[in-house]
Amino acid sequence: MGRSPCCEKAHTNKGAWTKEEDKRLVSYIRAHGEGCWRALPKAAGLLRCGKSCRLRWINYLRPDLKRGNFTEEEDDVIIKLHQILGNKWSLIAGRLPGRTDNEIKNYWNTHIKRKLLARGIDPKTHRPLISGAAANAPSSRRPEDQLAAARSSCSPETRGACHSSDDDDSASAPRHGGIDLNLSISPPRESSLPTSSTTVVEWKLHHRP
DNA sequence: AATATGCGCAACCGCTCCGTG
DNA sequence: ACACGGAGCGGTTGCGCATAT
Repeated sequence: MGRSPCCEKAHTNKGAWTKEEDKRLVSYIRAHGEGCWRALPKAAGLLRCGKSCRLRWINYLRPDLKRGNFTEEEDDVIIKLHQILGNKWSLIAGRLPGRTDNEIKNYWNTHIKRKLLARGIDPKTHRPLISGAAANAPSSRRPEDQLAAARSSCSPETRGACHSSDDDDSASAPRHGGIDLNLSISPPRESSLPTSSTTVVEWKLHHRP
């Protein structure tokens, strides 16, 4: 029993999208706009499940996507937002125009996690790793490695992000270049969201468009 | 030059949320 | 008030490419 499948798996393609499929999806959405994803594949003549179409559009085909490497500034923003929001990738993405939740999630898992660990910061809690842990964990790497890692992520312009999250920098200047980091966020539901004891951030989440 | 290993990204899966009847 | 269906989200997987041996 259980839930009915979101689509007829027997008649749907899986795996990488072909150029032809991309073309069909894009031209359909251009003509009709985003709408009922469940019905879209059939209407667009695609042998895909609606979910798959939605994902492909949002993460890859949307015209307003930025693509390309993340800047130090964006790194910084992601780290700060993650400190406040946790793994709410879609909310974080909402603050970074042209970036998608999937992209940010991947970037976090592949780059930023490591970056924080190299700085001796626990990527989950954003607190300094306790000395013991810091001693064995990734940061037990040779000091010169740590230094290199830290340097690579701490350009003079972005030094703001290069100290422990316990420092109360977010309260003083919550702005990073063009990206407004002034998180006046009103919690979606009650106050279940973590308010860092050290970060004075009043937050208001603008719901996504 | 061939093979092994690691990394990054795109895509899938399953759960939760939310709107509607 | 409840049940149902669709959309959205976060976690995870798998493939292809790059680098190391």
